[in-house]
Amino acid sequence: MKFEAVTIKDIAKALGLSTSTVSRALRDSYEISPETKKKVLEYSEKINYRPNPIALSLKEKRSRSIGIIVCEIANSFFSQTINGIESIAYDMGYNVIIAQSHESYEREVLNVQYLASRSIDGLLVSVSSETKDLEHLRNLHDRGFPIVFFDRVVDEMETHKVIVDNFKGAYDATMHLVQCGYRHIAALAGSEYLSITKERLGGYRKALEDSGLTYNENYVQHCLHGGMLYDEVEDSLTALLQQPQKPDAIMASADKLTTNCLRYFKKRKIRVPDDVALIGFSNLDLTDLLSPSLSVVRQPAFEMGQLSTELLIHQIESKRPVKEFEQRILPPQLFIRESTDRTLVR
Amino acid sequence: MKFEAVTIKDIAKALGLSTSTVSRALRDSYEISPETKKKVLEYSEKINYRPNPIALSLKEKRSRSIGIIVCEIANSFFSQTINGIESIAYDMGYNVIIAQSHESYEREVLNVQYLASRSIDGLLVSVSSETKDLEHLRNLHDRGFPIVFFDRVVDEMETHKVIVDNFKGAYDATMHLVQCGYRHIAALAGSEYLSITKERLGGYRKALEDSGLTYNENYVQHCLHGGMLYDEVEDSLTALLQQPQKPDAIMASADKLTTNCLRYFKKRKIRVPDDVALIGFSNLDLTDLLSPSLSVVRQPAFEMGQLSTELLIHQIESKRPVKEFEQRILPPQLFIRESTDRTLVR
DNA sequence: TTGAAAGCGCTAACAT
DNA sequence: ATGTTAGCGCTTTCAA
Repeated sequence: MKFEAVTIKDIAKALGLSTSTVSRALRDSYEISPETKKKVLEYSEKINYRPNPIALSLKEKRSRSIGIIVCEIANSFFSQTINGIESIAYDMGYNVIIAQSHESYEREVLNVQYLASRSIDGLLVSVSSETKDLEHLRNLHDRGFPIVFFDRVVDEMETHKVIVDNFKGAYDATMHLVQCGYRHIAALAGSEYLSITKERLGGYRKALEDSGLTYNENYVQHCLHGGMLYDEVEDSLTALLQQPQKPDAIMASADKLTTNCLRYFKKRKIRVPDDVALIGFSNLDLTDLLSPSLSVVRQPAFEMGQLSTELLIHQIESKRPVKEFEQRILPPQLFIRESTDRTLVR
Repeated sequence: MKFEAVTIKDIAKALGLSTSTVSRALRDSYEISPETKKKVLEYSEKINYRPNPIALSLKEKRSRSIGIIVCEIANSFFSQTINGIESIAYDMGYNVIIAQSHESYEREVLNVQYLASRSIDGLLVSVSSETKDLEHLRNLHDRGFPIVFFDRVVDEMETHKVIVDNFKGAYDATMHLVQCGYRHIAALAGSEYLSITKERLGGYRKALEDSGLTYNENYVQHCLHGGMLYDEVEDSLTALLQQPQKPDAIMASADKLTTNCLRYFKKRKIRVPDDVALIGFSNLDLTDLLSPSLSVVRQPAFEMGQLSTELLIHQIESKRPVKEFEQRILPPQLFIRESTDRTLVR
């Protein structure tokens, strides 16, 4: 069952005018007489005429929609980012089409192809954990297709990028642990391929060095799926806790890593922070209600979404090829709670 | 900067054929000779030709995209539902365009109009807390536009609907409280306008009656924004706790209501379940990590999304007007944890 | 087996 | 001030 909408032709026929006159009247062209305009406007109001955006798209060779690719929308950071993206996109008259990679490289490639073939005008991307090869994106980018990376960016491509200061976030978190007296600080990190992982581990390492603590490779564990699967977190933590010198604190570098850590500790009846302290990157707005409440590094997700979208739409609407790309770095925020600070525990 | 794609015309020119021959060759028409087909296929493969979906849409008068309107994607129930929706939609070759009402009637109306004017083929709707007037939807529906309601449905419109058995969910939750020995059970509910609110309160009331407890109007509080605003939850709980006979248990009927309840209790140092027990509807996958861990009624969100989408696309693709509408009711699931069961508390 | 032409809804250059 | 026409990319009669 198709849904037949009113067209400009219907209006023209009804009023005994040509379609171009109607078209011009609707766009308030100076060439059209006030009376005709009035007639047209009133009639199209009456029959609730809406221009067909598909016809417009075909004509203008643009769809006024942008694509988003993220690993998972059921992740606070990304759902907040998407809120930011939508707030700007809708203001600027763009639709947003969301696709999820579920941390799979293959699904990311399929989604990119799918979206690109659905004539979107630009793409906002946060790559999957598995992504090493960037051909699927570079291909588009080389042909002048607007792409903006956010959060999980890639060095190999010259485009706009919006990230948080991951180095600082991890540095501050680790420093906080040091200041609380922890000396054997391990890191639970996401996929090695991701920019955010490298940056966060960089901050972690620097904080240790600045504190006169030795960086120990065995204290760093990676989870390819960023903690999405409980099992990978379990394996990593088990490995960490089997070290000759057990860690007394953990810095987890992603949302799901952090919460799955807590789940692991709870299962094993490992007390936090008494047996081991925990701080992690997280944008959950329930971290204060967890048991224990979680110390976290929080990213300005909404703002990141807004900023990325502004950059993208700006590029889409630019008259000539954009050659100068910006990298915007936003500040993370540290929240100290019970999971690292004994004095806060009830 | 526009992104110029390859068209059928380019192929035709390059191979010295007409566009119609190319078109037919690409769709493997029986009229085209094997050699021509081969040539066309190979060349279009080589230059990476993709048909322009906008041109197709204009021709076919359908866009192969569907719209979703929910209050908030940063809500576990809805993000899980959207996952279900997308999984089916993508399989069936449809794009999904998401819009959020943020529980505002006005934004819901604007979004419906926006989406409808963007030539989507159908709409999946879960109405906002504020929605009483349905003109914006009825208008479309009357003109034969496919709409499927899920979760928050409306009686006044004859369409496909997918819901959970809210009555049973609330009944079971309340019964569980009774069995745990609570006798003064209050209900914290969402907007009075919502179907889910009425159904859940119905189950609550019936459970009380079946247990020989009296239903007390003063034990029921409504939050217009479904707990999205902490303040409304605070006001409602304060009112409940000021009753002559303080409630000893609370049944919260929505995700944010439940977690904001917990936040309130935590702030006021009210012990759960010792001072007051708490059970609520929630699809968070962290309820086991909260303090105390939360007893919840969980909805099969993913399945609801899948089912709604199947019904919608089925209606979209149906050759003749659909007159028979289905109402699918899925079972909720009860999870008992510390917030209602003292024996589970460590 | 292939090509020419019309049409989907709309706009804009080109008449009148 | 209004109408005619062509064209955006594609499919599909109709002709050859």
